[in-house]
Amino acid sequence: MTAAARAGRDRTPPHPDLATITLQQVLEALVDPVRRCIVRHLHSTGHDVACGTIELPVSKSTATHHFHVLREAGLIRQYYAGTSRMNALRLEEFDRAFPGLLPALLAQRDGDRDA
Amino acid sequence: MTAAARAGRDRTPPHPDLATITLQQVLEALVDPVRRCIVRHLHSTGHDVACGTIELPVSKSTATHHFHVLREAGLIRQYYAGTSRMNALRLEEFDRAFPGLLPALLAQRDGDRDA
DNA sequence: CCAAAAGTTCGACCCGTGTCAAACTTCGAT
DNA sequence: ATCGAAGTTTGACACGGGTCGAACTTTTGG
Repeated sequence: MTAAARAGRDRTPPHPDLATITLQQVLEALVDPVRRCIVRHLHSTGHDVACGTIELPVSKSTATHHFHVLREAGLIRQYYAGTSRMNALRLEEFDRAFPGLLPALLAQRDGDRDA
Repeated sequence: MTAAARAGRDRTPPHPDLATITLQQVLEALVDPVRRCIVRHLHSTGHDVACGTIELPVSKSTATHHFHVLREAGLIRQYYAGTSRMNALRLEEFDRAFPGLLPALLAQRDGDRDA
């Protein structure tokens, strides 16, 4: 039993109910190229993945920020495995709330050069 | 005689080829609630519509800006009819370039309260 | 027990973009 | 020939959001 478990400490961050997510929130989350990169990576490698294993062109603190935004927008689920924070795409759940949106985006080729 | 008259009086603004539009550009265009409001309005009323006939919570100059962004993102076509600038959704064209994206967005209910 | 690994939190900064008012342009009607 | 309607253009401004470094926390490994 870990110290955290003994202390009742829950390191699992809160996850919003997808019914409470607005389209505005989703678009604000997905408009950032770095965050789309994360979503794409999670989608291509079918399995969950730790934050650090995705190479991003930003610092660690910025990456944390992006994961936070994605989680708040209902796009990913996060949980701890040791010191690593794992990330999973909430694919079916999300598609039930916003049908067709994620497929349409993922199908699109997405050169990360900005506008 | 004005320069425009000498040039043949073409007040029609330039429209980008949809093949040159990036996903980034599209998302940046659609992340703004006012611009989504315009797109929705154009979609619900099947026919073309003048800028002024869409009631928006912004000034005229800001509205001009929004229409400009939508046009540059390949979402609308604009042409003059007298003093009125008409707007048409480039629906089929756009859906060929970004299949399913616009349908997925339009199908979504979109309370314009922000995140 | 100590140190390294993996993220998070906390300011701070800065650039983009949405906003408006004012002046201007173009067209249609009178 | 003039006036009003409809947009555009041009600055200017403000706020948000992406960015970073530094300090901190928690867990694992030696």
